[in-house]
Amino acid sequence: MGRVRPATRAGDKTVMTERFDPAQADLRWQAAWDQAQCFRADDASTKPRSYVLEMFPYPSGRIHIGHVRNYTMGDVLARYKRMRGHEVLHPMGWDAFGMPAENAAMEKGVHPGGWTRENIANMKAQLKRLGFALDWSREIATCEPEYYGHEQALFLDLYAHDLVYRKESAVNWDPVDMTVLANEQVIDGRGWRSGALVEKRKLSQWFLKITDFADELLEGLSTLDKWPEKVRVMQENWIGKSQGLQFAFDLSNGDTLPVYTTRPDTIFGASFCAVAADHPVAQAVAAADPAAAEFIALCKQGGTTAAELETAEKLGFDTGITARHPFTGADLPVYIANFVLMEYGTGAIMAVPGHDQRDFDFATKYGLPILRVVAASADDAARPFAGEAEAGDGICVNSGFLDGMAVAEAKAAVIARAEQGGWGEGKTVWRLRDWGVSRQRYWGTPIPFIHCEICGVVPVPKKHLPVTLPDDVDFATPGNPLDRHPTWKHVDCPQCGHPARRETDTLDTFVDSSWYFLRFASQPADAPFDPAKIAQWLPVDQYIGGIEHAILHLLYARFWTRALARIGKIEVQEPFASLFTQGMVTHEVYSREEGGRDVFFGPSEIVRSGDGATLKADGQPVTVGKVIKMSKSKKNVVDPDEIVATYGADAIRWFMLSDSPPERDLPWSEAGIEGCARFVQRLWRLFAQYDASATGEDKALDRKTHQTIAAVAQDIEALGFNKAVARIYELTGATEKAAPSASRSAAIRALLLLIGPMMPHLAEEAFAGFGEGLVAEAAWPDVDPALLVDDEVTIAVQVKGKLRDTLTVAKGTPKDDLEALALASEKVQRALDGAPVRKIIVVPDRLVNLVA
RNA sequence: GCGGACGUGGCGGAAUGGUAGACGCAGGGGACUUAAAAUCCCUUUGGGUAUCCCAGUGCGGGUUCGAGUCCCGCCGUCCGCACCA
Repeated sequence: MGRVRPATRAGDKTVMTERFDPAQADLRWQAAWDQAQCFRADDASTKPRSYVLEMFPYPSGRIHIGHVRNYTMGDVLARYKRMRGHEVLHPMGWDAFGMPAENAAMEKGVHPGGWTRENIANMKAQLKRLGFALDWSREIATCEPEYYGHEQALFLDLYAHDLVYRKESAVNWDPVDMTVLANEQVIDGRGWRSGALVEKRKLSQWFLKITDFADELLEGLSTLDKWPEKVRVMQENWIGKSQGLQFAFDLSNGDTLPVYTTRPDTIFGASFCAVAADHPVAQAVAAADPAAAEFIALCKQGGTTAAELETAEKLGFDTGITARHPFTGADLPVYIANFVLMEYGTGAIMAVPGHDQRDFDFATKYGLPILRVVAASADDAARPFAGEAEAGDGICVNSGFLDGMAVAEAKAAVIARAEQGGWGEGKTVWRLRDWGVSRQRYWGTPIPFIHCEICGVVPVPKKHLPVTLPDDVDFATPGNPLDRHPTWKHVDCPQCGHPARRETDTLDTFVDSSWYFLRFASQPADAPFDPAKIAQWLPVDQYIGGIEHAILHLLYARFWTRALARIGKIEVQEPFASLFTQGMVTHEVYSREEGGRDVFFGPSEIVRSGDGATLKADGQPVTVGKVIKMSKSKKNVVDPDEIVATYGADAIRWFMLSDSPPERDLPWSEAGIEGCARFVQRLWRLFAQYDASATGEDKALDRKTHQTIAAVAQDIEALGFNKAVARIYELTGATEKAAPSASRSAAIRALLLLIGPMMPHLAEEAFAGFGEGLVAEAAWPDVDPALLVDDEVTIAVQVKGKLRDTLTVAKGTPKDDLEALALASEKVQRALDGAPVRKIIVVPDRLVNLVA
């Protein structure tokens, strides 16, 4: 077998060393790809296009292992598509605005911009070190005016089309830090940083009219057949469409009480009304009755966590007011109830205890009537309730003119009556609220408006964009640095020229990530994008990211795309044709209780043995906890840089793809990464045996090779990387065992190309040794369909469904022959034990089942 | 409570209704070596009266010649949402 002489540079042959040295090879090939500009997407290309995108990272400073998994998957797909002759757009950028930069500024006295840009440089180097096939010429950082200036222009466009407005809205205000907090920054009612009690404050805030798109966004979900069902369901629930009847009760005190119900069909079963504690009716009653005021105060004390809500008892206060039933004329008592929410519907309900569990619980507690108005049939009308409400479908009973109607029919009938009578109307209610985008923060996109005492709120003229952030800001005192900047906000009104002041709110960073995938397709200096290029590249063919963005980011991006389409900027309606949400990387947690609290240790501080583990530092045991998502606070993290330094980029990439299905969690293990590194060397040894001049045919190996090529291609297209990996192991084993031949050399060459997208550095190094060009520019190996089918098959022989023997026969052996062969089997005869065969089932090329 | 996903060896997991446990990790045994590393080979679901047989894919039923896979009912784990009227 001819020994091939590998290369230091593409094309140059040198001697293949004993071991593959990732430390040198990784950098060499990364430089070679850069130099050849392999991964630049060509807008002018006539090839079929693929847009592969992973969710861009927040530049925290370090890549974590979750990024490595995410970007490796996208990279394999991008490299594979390129080998299949596609023009691939695979870009990368930075979601670079946000709070951590300001926190760093406050804690370390560094400027958010400097801190962010330094982090970007570090992380970019880390990504390069992993060998990702990215088009860096299209890199975006959202914190640069070249990006956010265009965002301001788009914001003004939406404003011009009435999709942006201002309104008073309650925010979480931290009185110590003098800042607005996001909901997740409020912990047990206190600011996460200051610990101060958070107040609800009314501030004038900017909103985007996402509710205008509620129906579109909901309907659009049905077109996203390449999205996970799970994500579609989550968005559907989030949008929360419900259809029902809104009508008003006449109250005994002369007022009216508007209520909303999705079950107008049960209106004859209403036995009381209930209002929220902060409902105007409740407030009015409380003003005159201290007992009511006390009850309202009690309601507000109640916790709001899921567990508390689940166990919370239904409590009510009888206001003494009654409501007149629109059909029966009955007087229904009006309660203040702790389970009614002011934020939903009208803050008041008609309660139908028989067919709503909450109402049932409440009625049981306060001895209110529980009426049956829906039953399985008319004969069932008097059946008592078995301790719980019946919310299901059925026929209306005890319901006057509705009797005998099905639920759906009755809903329509009641709405029709209400609309005819003018006392109510059919109404669709959405859970989705308009998107509040104001943040009282420095490190974000300035909202391009000016407040003028004469002209009111005036948009910044587009020719004055971008409105850039001032660099000289002070983080020593709490509050919004833009607001207290000495000069920045003072400008003249663009309309009347009088002194005015800039808007000092900045945009929610979710706005930045709502259109970055459009900017990747084209980056004109004078416009956010070129619509023609968007038409070329969008929608993204494969979007990959974490499930944590199932709702907010993915919904906002869908909204923003549809909004731009509605105002005529682009044509595409849905930005992401196919979505994949990858699982997390997990590791067990090591801890020890010290002084009443858990102290955590990282995997590198631990020696693992059998069931237990000890701390390297003192040799004493530590507690081995659950396998959970890697997180800094639990210290169960590994540093990708260290892994790359020890094992090379290809080993960590291979690990990310192996074993676990990509949508599931991947448990990190030291043994696993070592196994991957061993496999890299094992392939290297096999590649070294490549001999282009070998002769002789090995038909079985040829088949295996071609079957593997076809299967791996299918697996990659379906993102089934773990299966592709398993097949590659199989072909590796078969090739190693085979005797030298042309077939064996072909198998080795095919293997090299198959691992090209997964272990690109190893592939390049070996390919150069073969005297060929760059794998990055090579074609995926062809498949000979004739070799995909075996000419010999193994047939299972069952007796009464139990396996008794196997037969190796030529493919396509006729049914009768198979029967005869099966009956001739000694094992089969023994299993039959003389019993007569009643029936024979033959599945050609698969099995024979003898039924005795 | 509602919705969704999942449940297969010691572990991660394969398996168009047709030979369960491919492939990897870990374990056991062996070869090579003065020794180690590296590498290679064998072995590993459980139980038996062991060239063979029985049981076995969370539990209980069912459909089928045949079920990890389909249907019904449970149990458990994880995720999301939630007094949404």
